[in-house]
Amino acid sequence: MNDTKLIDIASALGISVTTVSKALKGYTDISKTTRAKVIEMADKMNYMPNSVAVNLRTNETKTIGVIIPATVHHFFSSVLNGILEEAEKRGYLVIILQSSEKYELEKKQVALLLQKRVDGILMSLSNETDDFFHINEAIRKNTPVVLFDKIAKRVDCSKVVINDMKAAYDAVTYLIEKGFKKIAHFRGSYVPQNSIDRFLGYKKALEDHNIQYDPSLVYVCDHNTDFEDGYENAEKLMADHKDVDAVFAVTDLVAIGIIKYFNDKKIKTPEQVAVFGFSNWFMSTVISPKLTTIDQPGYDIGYRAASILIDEIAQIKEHIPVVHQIVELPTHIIERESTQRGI
Amino acid sequence: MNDTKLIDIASALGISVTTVSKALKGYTDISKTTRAKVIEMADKMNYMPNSVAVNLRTNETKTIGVIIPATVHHFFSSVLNGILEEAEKRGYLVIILQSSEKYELEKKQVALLLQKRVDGILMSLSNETDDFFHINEAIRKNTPVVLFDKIAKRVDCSKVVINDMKAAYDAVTYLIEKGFKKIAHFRGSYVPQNSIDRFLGYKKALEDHNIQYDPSLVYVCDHNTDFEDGYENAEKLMADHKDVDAVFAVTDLVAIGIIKYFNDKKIKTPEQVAVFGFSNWFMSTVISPKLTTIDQPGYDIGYRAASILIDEIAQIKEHIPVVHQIVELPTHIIERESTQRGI
DNA sequence: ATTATAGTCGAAAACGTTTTCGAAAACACC
DNA sequence: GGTGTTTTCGAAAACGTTTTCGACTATAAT
Repeated sequence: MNDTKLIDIASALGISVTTVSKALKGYTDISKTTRAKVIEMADKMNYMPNSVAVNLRTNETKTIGVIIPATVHHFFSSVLNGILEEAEKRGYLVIILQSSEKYELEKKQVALLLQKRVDGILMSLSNETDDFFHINEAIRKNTPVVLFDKIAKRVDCSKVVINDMKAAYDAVTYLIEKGFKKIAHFRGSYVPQNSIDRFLGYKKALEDHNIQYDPSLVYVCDHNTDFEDGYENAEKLMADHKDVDAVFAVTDLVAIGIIKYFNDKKIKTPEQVAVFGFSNWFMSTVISPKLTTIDQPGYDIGYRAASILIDEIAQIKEHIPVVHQIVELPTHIIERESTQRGI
Repeated sequence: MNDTKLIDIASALGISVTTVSKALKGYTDISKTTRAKVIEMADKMNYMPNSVAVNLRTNETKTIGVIIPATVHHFFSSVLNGILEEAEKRGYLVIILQSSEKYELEKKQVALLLQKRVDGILMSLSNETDDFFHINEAIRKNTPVVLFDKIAKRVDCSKVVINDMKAAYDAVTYLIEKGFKKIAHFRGSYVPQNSIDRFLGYKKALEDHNIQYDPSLVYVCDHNTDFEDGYENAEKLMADHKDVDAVFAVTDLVAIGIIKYFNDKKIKTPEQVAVFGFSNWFMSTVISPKLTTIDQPGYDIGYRAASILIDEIAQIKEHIPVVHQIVELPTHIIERESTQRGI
């Protein structure tokens, strides 16, 4: 209530607010003695600048906005963690919004953040998003945007991603080199680019190693809330192709569903069928056998994206022309039990 | 850049900013015709109010701050989810900060949020926090605070919690009634009240059912990053007490460590030793056998806390005296395989 | 015609800062 | 004592709104 402001310090000291402000901000045209007095009084009165007033005057809020499709998701939690740490380090606050995979909500939220005058926006696109007017609008207003994970290639801004296609390619190549011949793929839905890219990586790896691509070995797992999807499709797979010897899953979650089915039906993993996941979620070490998977560096993605965004904010402020970066973070294979060939 | 503001609309229409502002806010002393013209022009010029200016003038930011010890944690993700949804519904933005279990950071972050003039603060205390000056300072400044999960009883504000002691009591009682006789407890560290309360619930359940409490059956798991802790202590437990027939773990994570050890050593769960977890994390259905546990309603905690906070913000604004609530959310037992007695 | 009333509008102050610019005082130099 | 320089300070404008209060016009009532 009784918040002390500049004028309180000023009148307590019998000087002007201008002088108080300058003293606190270290202007050199204030004598050492008055500066000392001001600082002491500010301290005594427990002065804290009103950020809202500062923001209005300086036209910056030291705040960035983050829009993600979901928070309860191990990947996005780690991204968030990376963002929060980098923002803290650089003196920025972060406002979080979740679009829940809805385009309309995402659009509204971008507008909200612009009204709030955030200094920049970090976002991972919803699955529904297929026009980018709202993003371009932010950029046009000089509010830099950095896209991560689920990005749009056509938007002219910085991006932080992994190479889903290459990661999938590496995974399938690993399986092939391990000697697996008939490799199925449990893909994600047709919408997000990630699942398309992982599928393409799968296909290309087969072709590059002279294995005929067989569409009937590809199953779609498109409701990604639990592992039932993987479980049910594993059942179909074993009915269709008794001789399959490996599965590359679009996600650890579906991989776990597969393993659960195999465990229930006493189908030996990896002896009869190997399983390869994607993302390295925490639970991939909980399941038995432990899951071989691709490490998806959520924390790094978050902190790199935040770092680039804050850099761009600074550049815009200094009127330095900003050049957008496309950062592709490396992934690597985490080899565990689910793909280890006996002996 | 070329953000349109009230004065742009005003001069385009040859009227005053006052009239424009009033027209947009639905004041009744503006004629229908000019209101229509203003709205049309505002729309045409894509007007969006500058929140910072509005905030300064109205002295409210429609923003709440959240301080949690960690984000990458299934429980806090769900809490966050609840907070975000309720805040969205009520028209509030959310600033997230993580204290990383550090008292000094937590203190700094409260100060930051107060500077930012958030309308209220939601927080779960760090393990280090044992003085509450920073929280009381916020309350004194008329910024309501709602504590959740890790709370301080001595602070005079609303709180949203589960009854850890009762939940633990129920869990152990369930085990006793199932016929288990020698029940060990893997407790958390001595610091957070939650782990103390769960321990007390364990102890009281034993005593109320005439089972002698044996301190040597209690093991401390205090580095909660992975399940190694549970694994290692399970080894000790089986060396010390070959005839133990059940374990109540402070957390699903340590419960999973225990089960992993039992699986490795071919100790049958639940036939030889039953395992009971706490929190109902996602992975508790991934492990085999599936884990019996206590449902900790993270989403509900988050949305209730946010709801109460926003109510209090409104009450303070209307000068209605606010009466603090202590909400205790019910928990219940999720019975799965790890405690099912044979047949 | 006068007064009362309702309907419209705008000037100006306010929110709490930051920053420009000029002024006053103090000092130096000849 | 005049001129130039440095040091120290403060008045005032600005950021973009909201809201109070008074003013003006047009209509209604007497």
